[in-house]
Amino acid sequence: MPPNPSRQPAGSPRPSPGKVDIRQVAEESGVSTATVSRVMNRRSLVAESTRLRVLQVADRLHYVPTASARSLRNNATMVIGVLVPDLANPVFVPFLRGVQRVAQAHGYAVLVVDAQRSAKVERRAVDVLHAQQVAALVLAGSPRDPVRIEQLRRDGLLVVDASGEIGSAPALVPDLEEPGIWAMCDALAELEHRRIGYVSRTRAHGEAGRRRWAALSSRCRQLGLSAERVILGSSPDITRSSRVLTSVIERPDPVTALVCATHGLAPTVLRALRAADVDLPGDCSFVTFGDSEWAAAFRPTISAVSLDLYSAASLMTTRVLGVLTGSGAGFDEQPAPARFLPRESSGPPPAP
Amino acid sequence: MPPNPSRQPAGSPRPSPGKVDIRQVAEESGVSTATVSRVMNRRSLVAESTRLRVLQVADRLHYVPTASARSLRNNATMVIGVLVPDLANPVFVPFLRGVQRVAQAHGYAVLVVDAQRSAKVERRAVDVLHAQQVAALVLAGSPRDPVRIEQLRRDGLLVVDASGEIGSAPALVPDLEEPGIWAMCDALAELEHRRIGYVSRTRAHGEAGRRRWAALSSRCRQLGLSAERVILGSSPDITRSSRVLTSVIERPDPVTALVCATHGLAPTVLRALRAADVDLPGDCSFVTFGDSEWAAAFRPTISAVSLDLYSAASLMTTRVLGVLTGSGAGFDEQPAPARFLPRESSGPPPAP
DNA sequence: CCCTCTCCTGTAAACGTTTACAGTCGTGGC
DNA sequence: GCCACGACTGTAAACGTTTACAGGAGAGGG
Repeated sequence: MPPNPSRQPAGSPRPSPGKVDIRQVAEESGVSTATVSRVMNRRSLVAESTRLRVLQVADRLHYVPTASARSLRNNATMVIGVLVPDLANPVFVPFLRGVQRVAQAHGYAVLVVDAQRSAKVERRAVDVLHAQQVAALVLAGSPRDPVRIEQLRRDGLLVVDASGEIGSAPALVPDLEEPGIWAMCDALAELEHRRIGYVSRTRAHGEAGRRRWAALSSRCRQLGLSAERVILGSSPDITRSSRVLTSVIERPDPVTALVCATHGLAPTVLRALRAADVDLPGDCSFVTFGDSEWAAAFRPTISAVSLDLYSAASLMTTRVLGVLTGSGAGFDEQPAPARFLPRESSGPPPAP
Repeated sequence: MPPNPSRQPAGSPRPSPGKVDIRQVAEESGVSTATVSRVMNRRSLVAESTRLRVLQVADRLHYVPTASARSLRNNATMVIGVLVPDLANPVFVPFLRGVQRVAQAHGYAVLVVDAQRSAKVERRAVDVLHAQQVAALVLAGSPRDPVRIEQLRRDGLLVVDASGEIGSAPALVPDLEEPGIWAMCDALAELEHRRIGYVSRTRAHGEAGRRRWAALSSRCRQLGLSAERVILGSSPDITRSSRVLTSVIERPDPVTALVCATHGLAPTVLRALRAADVDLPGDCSFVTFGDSEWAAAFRPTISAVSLDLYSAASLMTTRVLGVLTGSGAGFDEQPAPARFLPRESSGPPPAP
């Protein structure tokens, strides 16, 4: 069975025995299909008595209008697509949840596709979205292949970007994150750290990651701190990571605070530090992007720059739906910016 | 804007300027729409020269067949639905990912709906799934309202349950979980624990949860251990949880090992234990369902019953697609059963 | 009694595909 | 030279909705 993306729906034409269509409802309630349609869409006038009768019949037969027929006729679906760069990353859970909740509340369904960190997979995923004619596309992170998406945007697809806005308005997520980053840098400066290390697996990063590092390093510069990148490499080998980390911590002019670029990376770094017998925060402070119950339960408790992606996603989706339905945005409360949560893992640097 | 689920698609009829349809492709390449369709579906014979010409034109125009028209004609969509009981629970991430990967590889799109732990929301979500005419429905957990879903199943919808199989074949996830549970009980018995506590927020639980407790308690009985439930309550208050936990740990005939019913609950329990100054595993052993990087990074490292939901979901989806496409299952490797990962947090009980 | 106006309803044509059926056009066997 | 046959392609009818348009029925005013 070749995994061919543009195959047609049914292999075998499944019977779908129970499917009831608008005609049956019409017949059963002694009206025309037009009237039934009118009832279902509350759009134009229908006599109250007919309305009730039709509704009753529809309900009895479990009639649900077929989305594909509707979409075909109206050329617009009630589906919004979400493109997630990597579903394995739990960061996207609150995000997805946010999109879900507001979409669902407005009667929209959510089509989730996973790019699996691969440009190729992403392209195919985007094709699926295109074929499904999603009403709008929400990007949960920076796309690997922006060209393809730009194309759709030009073709009239409504796209909202996690780092940019709809169209070319100012960035959302990175802007939200900046206050948290500043607060963290300020706190570290206050504690008299001089060199801080920004730990990530690889040097590459999406647009959001790039801006994160930019915000961090520029704030550090302002404060007279030096910031450097610490690249762990993609090997899962803990001792290798340990070596990388100790090398920056134990050199003559050492890094005294480590900032972990993503929440998912934090446990790995913590294990590596433990393996190297680094005491937190005695030997080195530690901060991570993203918060979680585990970070709060850890010993020592882990300081974090926490961003509420749930409400960011809700906002993005609300905006998209606002455009879609023509109704002005609807919910314009700005989601809270990121905050710095100082906990036990960040403290004064070790005495030299 | 009333959040009405059965509203029709477009508020304002968006232009969708770039949309190219099969007729344009047909015209541009000097054939009929039928031929274009044949080319796109690789179904019946087309002269190689025409095929190439059409493909080239289609590609140049970025033609992608409209899913709704296809679905309407074939009455079958290329979409499979996933009903998640609660997206806030990260347990569903690997699950979703598994469904995604398999579905995507077969050209299917995935529609995710979240029941938000509410029967009402679930019903509306299921209606959406119904309207969207999903080709199959994958349940990521036990539904709150099985009746509604049974109805769809009877109406011909292909449904696969996380705890049951397609139709009424034997259970999948609980069966996978049992070996891990047994191993854990055995290990605790080996260490000479006599009473173990099964910690959850509430007494209620889905079918999978019920079977989890059943497996645990029956195994304990066989081994001569006593197992009891420890209900934390839904209050997020840590000190309250501490009190509940200490009361079972410090009484005359104490529980000496705590098993945490879900992975998401673990950090809370760990905090509560720490707040009560309970030493792990000195004063009490601790095991949780579900594994994560954080559990492995924790100090002490946390023992876990680990189930690979990713492959369970992959399998479920493969089976569903097997039925859908008529082709025999395709991938029949049984996913690995759950394993017990003993780590530092489980050790011998304290001397009486 | 006729006309107009309002309110409600029906008729029928789209929407973009797929596919059964009916060609058309060579080609090769007789 | 005819026929049959195969390979390829076109015609047109569906799929389940929505909606512009037109019509009918009653009410009220003249």
